[in-house]
Amino acid sequence: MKAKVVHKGPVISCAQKDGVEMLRAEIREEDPLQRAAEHTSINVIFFGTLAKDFSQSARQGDVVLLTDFTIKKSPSFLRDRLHPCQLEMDGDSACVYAKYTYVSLNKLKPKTVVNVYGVVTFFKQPFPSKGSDYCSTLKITDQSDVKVGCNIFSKKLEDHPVIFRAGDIIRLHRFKTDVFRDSMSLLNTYGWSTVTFDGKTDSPVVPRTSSKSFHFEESDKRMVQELRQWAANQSWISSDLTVTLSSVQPGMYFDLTCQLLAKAVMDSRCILLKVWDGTKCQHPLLNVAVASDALEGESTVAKDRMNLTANVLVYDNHLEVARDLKPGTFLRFYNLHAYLQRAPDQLPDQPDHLSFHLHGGTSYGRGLRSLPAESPDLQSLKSALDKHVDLDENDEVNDGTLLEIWYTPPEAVVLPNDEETDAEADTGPSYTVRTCEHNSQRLTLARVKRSTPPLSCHVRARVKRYKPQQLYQCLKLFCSNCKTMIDVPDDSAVSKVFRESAKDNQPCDEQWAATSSASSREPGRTISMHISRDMVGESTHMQLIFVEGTTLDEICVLSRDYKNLVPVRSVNGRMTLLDLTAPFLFSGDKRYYGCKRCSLNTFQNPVFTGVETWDEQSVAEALGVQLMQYRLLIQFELEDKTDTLEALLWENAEKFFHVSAVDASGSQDLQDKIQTIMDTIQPPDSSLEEHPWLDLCLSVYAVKDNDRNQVCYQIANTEIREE
DNA sequence: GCTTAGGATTGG
Repeated sequence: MKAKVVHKGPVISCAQKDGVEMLRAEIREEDPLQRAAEHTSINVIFFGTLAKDFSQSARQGDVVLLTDFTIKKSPSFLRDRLHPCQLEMDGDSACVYAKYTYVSLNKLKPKTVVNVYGVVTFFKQPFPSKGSDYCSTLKITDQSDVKVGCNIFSKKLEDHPVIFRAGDIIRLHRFKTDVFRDSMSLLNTYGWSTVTFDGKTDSPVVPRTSSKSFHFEESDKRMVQELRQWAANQSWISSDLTVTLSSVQPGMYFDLTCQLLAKAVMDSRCILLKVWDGTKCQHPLLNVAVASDALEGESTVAKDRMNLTANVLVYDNHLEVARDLKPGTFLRFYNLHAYLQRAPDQLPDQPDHLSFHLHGGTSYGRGLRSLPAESPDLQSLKSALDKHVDLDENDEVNDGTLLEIWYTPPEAVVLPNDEETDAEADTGPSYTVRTCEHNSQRLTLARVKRSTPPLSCHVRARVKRYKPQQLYQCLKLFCSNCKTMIDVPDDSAVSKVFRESAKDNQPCDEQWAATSSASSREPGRTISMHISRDMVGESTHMQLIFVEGTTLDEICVLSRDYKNLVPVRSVNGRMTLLDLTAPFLFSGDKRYYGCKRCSLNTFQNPVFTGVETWDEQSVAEALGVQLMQYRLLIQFELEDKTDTLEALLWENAEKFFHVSAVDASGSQDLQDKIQTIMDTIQPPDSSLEEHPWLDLCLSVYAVKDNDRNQVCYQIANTEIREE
């Protein structure tokens, strides 16, 4: 039997049936043709759990289907004149179905209770009303193309419809119609419920509701699919383009689907949400500095550096939702406002940064909500995030990795194409001058840190500190073959090698050499000098002399008078180079070292012909020694108003100081010059404000270190300004 | 079993 519920009584206890619960309802024939007939209403008695269920779920006005009832004589017929019979719903097989009929939105009559289906064209997340409840405001439409406003009031947030975006489909049960401003509107009324569905035609029809019980059957699925199909051909829904961080433009109000990385309470009216969607913003993103102990969630430093982190300031009424979000949650902002903002510490000629504000109020549906991780809307977001799995925050620079950079010379610097920007020339005084020809953008250090290598850029910064503080340690020996870098051995180590070699030394006797010997002051130690017989009579005569049995001091004295001195020792009468801890060549003020790893030591049969002028390179070649180069290496801790940054002075060091490393190795004057420059850049016992500004060209590049990319900064194309 | 809101940008 199909009929409308016209009356529903309370659940009472039946004394005649051992106190079992029962409920009386009156139902009436729905068919209009039957209405004129007699006895179109009849009583139904529900027993047991059926009574309770009916009481809870059925409402006056509902259409219900009853099956497997028993027809009994009505004991109240004489009194109510309703029907001589009544229907009794009892036992396992009796069943009652609610029969929902859905009204097209253009057929709504005022002041009626209806069920409708619609596509959501506008919605606001629930907000506190001025009364006692939260209010959801939405607008829906259907195939009739009529738009109907709808308000839903409920104290419980979880009872409100779960709408993720315009285009979602919603089913409303038991909503009361009324006229407002010449249009029909809907308001939830007793026993109301809502169910929503994703609006995409190809996604599965999965009802979203928090209702304890709701009816959902094949006919519902059909309704949803028909509405989806219709909506797909409507321009207002198909124009719904998704905005990502990579496509957002200044001034936009837009919806952002993203993942929460970290959050911090700024004040009583503002929460900062650090989010990302895996896409890189075209504009530099504003970073909002927060003390790390005030931040809940992971550090975003690596993502900041790659311009992946959006800092969203969430205000006022949205705090209630934002407060409860946990880092890692997927969420969507509605009507998020992006605009360019000047960072408080930003230099004048820098581009403005993109900031994000979820302003107070609910205009235009402004708000935010978390999205379930399995939401079909998250598929593209998740695949974008997956592309950054290597972005482990453990990559953050720490002291250990800094040390490694310090002792491991970086690989060749990759200079990218110049950024086509038109930065203004610097006006303030700088102790340095850039010599590069490119016109790269000038960036703050904070911005440099967020950039993605490789990159060439300009910065203006002061040197806060530098390493090594003992400047003589900045002079290094570098093997261009195996990239080994070592400190220049100190005199005590070198002099020890000489003493060991001179001990119990018998002059060596080589066929290729002419030798002269003399006794030293110490008994038993003979000093010998050898010249290649090949060279005798040539112009190179006396250019290259092999010295045996001297101390370090003695060979230094000798080197005042002879151009190239190679210290040697005798092993079983054969001439051999000293341990390569010692220089293999003394040349005037300079000492040259060989690489222990790469030197072949072909000294056994040296060839000394065909050389016009002997220098360290030709000597090294003749002896089978891999010559090590002198290099300068200093690490600057740069600072500007935005950040600090450790930058190496390495490839460009000699140009920077206008000093050659090898010359400095033998010249106190040049070493003093470097010291003077450093004392100007970073005056001893001075505050940072007293340090001069430096205009610097910076190379940002990645170095593979234990299979991990380490970002390095090197000062390039920059020189000291010498008056 | 009343009332709430009834779309329409903050101004940080």
